Amino acid sequence: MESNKFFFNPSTSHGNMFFLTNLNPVVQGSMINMEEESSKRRPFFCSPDDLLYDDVDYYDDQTPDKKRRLTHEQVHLLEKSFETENKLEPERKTQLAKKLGLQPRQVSVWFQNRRARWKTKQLERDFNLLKSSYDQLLSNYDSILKDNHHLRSQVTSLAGKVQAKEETATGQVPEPNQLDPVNMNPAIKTEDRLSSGSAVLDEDAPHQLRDSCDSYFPSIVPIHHHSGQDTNNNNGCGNDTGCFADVFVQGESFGLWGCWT
DNA sequence: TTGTGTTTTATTGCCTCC
DNA sequence: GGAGGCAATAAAACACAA
Repeated sequence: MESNKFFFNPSTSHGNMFFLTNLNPVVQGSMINMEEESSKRRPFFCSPDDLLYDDVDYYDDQTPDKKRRLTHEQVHLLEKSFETENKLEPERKTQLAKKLGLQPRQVSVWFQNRRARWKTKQLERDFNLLKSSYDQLLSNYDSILKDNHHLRSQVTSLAGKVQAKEETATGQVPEPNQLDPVNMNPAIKTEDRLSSGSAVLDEDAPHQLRDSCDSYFPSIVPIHHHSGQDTNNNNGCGNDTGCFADVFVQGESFGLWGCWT
């Protein structure tokens, strides 16, 4: 960029910058002046007292063709003003500029840049929020997937037992597809297959079922206590699938709550 | 002291609104 | 069409490690 950027540029679309954007009337500094000036550099972080003491000197000694930072006092006031309203109406701009001893253009530029910084930060915050929500959903999804797998293997195992029981009862060798739990004997109702009221479930593998289910879904323990005729009993879950559904709904809801709170 | 990365101030060009 | 906002960018000022 050209060295005269602090002077009025007629080509600019914001033609309200008529003269030096910085106030200092001290005129062009030589290379020597610039070197002297660099030795006067104010540390970026210093106490407010230091600033109050040396701000004037700092500003008076700077050459006008150099970009210079606002004092902490100025920034503090601008920040306070930004807090109350992040947009700048013309009247407030003029007032602030007067109060701070800056060009109105400088004030509006500061607000512009401040809004940009705020937006960047906000995007960062939003990103982190979304990321943690995503992570939580992912972990919920994984655990549901595990549960699903576990329940499927239980169904397979229990179906095998039912099949064996039928075999011994009828003395028949089952068709090959009857061994497939998915294509089990259609004569057996779904409720009967899953019902814990079955003697097979209660006597042959009660421990296995109880243990495994307790560890995964403590909330559906009643499933093991109701009999076949309680299938529609409201004291239990109403029905077995209802119990499972509740658990899944719970799991999902938890994920969503965790997501947005 | 110097090289490098970050922050701040300022410009430019485009867009929208009145 | 002018004013003001925003995104992209330049460049000075500053921090900090080597």
